[in-house]
Amino acid sequence: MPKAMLDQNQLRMIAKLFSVLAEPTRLDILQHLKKKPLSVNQIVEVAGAKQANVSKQLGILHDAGLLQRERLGNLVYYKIADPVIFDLCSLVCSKLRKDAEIQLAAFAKQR
Amino acid sequence: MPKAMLDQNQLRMIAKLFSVLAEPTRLDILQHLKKKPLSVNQIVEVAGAKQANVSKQLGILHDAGLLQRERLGNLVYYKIADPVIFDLCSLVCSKLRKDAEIQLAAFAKQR
DNA sequence: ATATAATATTGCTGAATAGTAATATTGTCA
DNA sequence: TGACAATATTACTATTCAGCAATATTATAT
Repeated sequence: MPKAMLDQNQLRMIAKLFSVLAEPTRLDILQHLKKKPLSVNQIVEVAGAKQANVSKQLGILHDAGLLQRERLGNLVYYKIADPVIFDLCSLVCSKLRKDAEIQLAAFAKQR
Repeated sequence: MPKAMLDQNQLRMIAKLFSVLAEPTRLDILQHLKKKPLSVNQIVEVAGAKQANVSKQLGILHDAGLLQRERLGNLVYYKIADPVIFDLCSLVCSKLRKDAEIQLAAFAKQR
């Protein structure tokens, strides 16, 4: 655990990683890949986005090191490279859920 | 723990939260607020950014529910509203550190 | 009241980027 | 070889937004 402050370079890297996770389409792709690897076409079908866009976002996720690519004949399969992203999303999800509960409780009390 | 898929709305909310964390200046502000609450001017001094920009970024962090605001006389103090963001940053940091170690090991072996 | 300090807001510019249509690339099969 | 399917790339548009200078607001103090 680092107690020291992060420098500008480290902050930029962290921000970059967060920014890759800051797009609904990419998050959707990630959650579909959580179960098992999928080909581009399969992702296009489940993610409800155009092929060009899916390919582009897969490239971004791959460049960020979040996805692994494997070519099998005519198909290209993508899979999660580092499951830590699910921990990240879990944290965010529980935070949002907790916030929503607080909102709800406040609203209920007020009536 | 939710096993169900997240819908478009939930994905948008998660992406929004990540996007707030996807800027080096905001991350820098957060890490400075980790120790104790600070006034805007104090943040301007430590964060090395213009006053207008700091104020703007503080507003964004506050609107996202990550910071609490308290006015004390002439000064406005900001403090962390939900420490979960540090868990998030810790996760990202250890991932990046791990990746860097792997890179280093690969490079060392290659020589 | 008026001056001054702290903070917020406004209007702007430049850079980044999601999504798209069209096209290019890569691999398979006949 | 040529046709076809899967994937990637290109060129473009529209949107978003960080950072800035200037100005507005809010509170203190004299």
